[in-house]
Amino acid sequence: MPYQPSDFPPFAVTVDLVVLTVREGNLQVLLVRRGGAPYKGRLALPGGFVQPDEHLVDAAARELAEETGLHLGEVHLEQLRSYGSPRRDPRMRVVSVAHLAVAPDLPEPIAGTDAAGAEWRVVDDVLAAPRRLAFDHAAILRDGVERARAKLEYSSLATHFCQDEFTVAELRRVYETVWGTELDPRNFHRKVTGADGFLVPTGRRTNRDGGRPAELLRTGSARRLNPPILR
Amino acid sequence: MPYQPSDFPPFAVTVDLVVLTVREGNLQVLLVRRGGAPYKGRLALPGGFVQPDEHLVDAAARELAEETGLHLGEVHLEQLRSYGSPRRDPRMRVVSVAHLAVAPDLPEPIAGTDAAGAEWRVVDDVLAAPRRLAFDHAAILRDGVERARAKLEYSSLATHFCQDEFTVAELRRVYETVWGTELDPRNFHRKVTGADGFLVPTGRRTNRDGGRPAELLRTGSARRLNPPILR
DNA sequence: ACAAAAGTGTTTGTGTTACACCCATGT
DNA sequence: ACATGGGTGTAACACAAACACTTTTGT
Repeated sequence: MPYQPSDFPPFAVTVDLVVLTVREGNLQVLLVRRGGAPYKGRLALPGGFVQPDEHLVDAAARELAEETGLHLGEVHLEQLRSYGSPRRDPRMRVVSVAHLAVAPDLPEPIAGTDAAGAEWRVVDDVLAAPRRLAFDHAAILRDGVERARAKLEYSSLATHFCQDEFTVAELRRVYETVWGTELDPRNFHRKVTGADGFLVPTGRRTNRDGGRPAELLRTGSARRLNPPILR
Repeated sequence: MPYQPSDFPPFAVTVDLVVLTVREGNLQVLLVRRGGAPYKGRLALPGGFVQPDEHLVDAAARELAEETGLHLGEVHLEQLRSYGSPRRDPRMRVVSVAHLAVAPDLPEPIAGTDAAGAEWRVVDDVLAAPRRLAFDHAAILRDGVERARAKLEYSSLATHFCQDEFTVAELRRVYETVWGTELDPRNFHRKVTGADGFLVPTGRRTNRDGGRPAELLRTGSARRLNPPILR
């Protein structure tokens, strides 16, 4: 069945974003309030149409910048998966290529931007009332959170929740918050500092957490953790 | 920025399939010979347009059946990821939602079907000359193989390379072939038979591999292996 | 001196590896 | 009897969990 370039079923293609951060001791997700139909007034994941000459990930980065003021370099961004049920949008056939973004707890990332409608929400609260989200966005959010939780184990994703320089304790609180578990600070310290290429010491220290000053670290070059950090 | 249902950039949406099997001691992939431009005469992944009312996974299953005669129930099928570079197809803007399929070594799955152009190829040979594949299909194949290799560790994916009933040794040869490593038969036996819910004994035995008859097994209900089978 | 958090050492248990050994069949 | 592959037992080792203990700061 050869392609028929001039005669194919036309689809709209969008990107949707699951933007996660750790704020106030919670895993939070960035949501926007919808201004028009359908699902007017409901919360939704940020997103929008892919432009005719745009790479998918560029479209995701553009929407992220437009709706939140966050730029690549500040955030981790990866493709999550695509959602294309025939009636997921009542107006037309839309395939959405969802992306997962992970951002550090920035001072005030949203206030001064175009779409001041964006707000951080606690993930557990949102998922407890999934029908309040527009479209199939609750399912997308679930998948994004699941991906993030899984990737903490075997990748350096957790460091993208932290500022540029961070302590072992701050990194541990990321794991504890995202997983919803408590971790032994002493064993955690040994594991993450022992994982080759995961963390690089800056040589400097901070006492911002109180008590004995802790070493300040940066993300290392390792993208894959071996052995993994276990829940 | 509200949607404009009547005015959006139109995309073609396709599904492409990475269909893997273990045949003749090799990991093999199903490819079709392209009959028309572009890339006429080149090998490509099977695939085609998503129809206006079709779920993405249904489109993948339909193309799989059309081009190979394989039906759901015989194969494992899951979404891989989407590929949408602006110029990946020279004729128009296409977003392809790639899927990964895993099939057992069926007697003659292809001969009697519509598209008799489908052929099994050794994955390592294909990836050694990636330019011979049409479009960005070499990259999609690489991603599919990588996904399959990773999922053997922590899921029951390997059993889908086997017939309905199989022995521990046959399952081990799947692991060895897909990973390209040798595994200790005795430790492997203990690990897979010990993994809870992974394998269920049928009570019957077979001597088709020679030597002492081996227990015939079926896939269990566990989808997630704990602890994982390590390379 | 005391509280608080960072970081190290040690014990104990569990899982993996390597390999010796026995089992059940065909020839 | 012997070859072939199936399957079990076991010792050595690596790693993770639990937790006692020392270090370094602020108050």
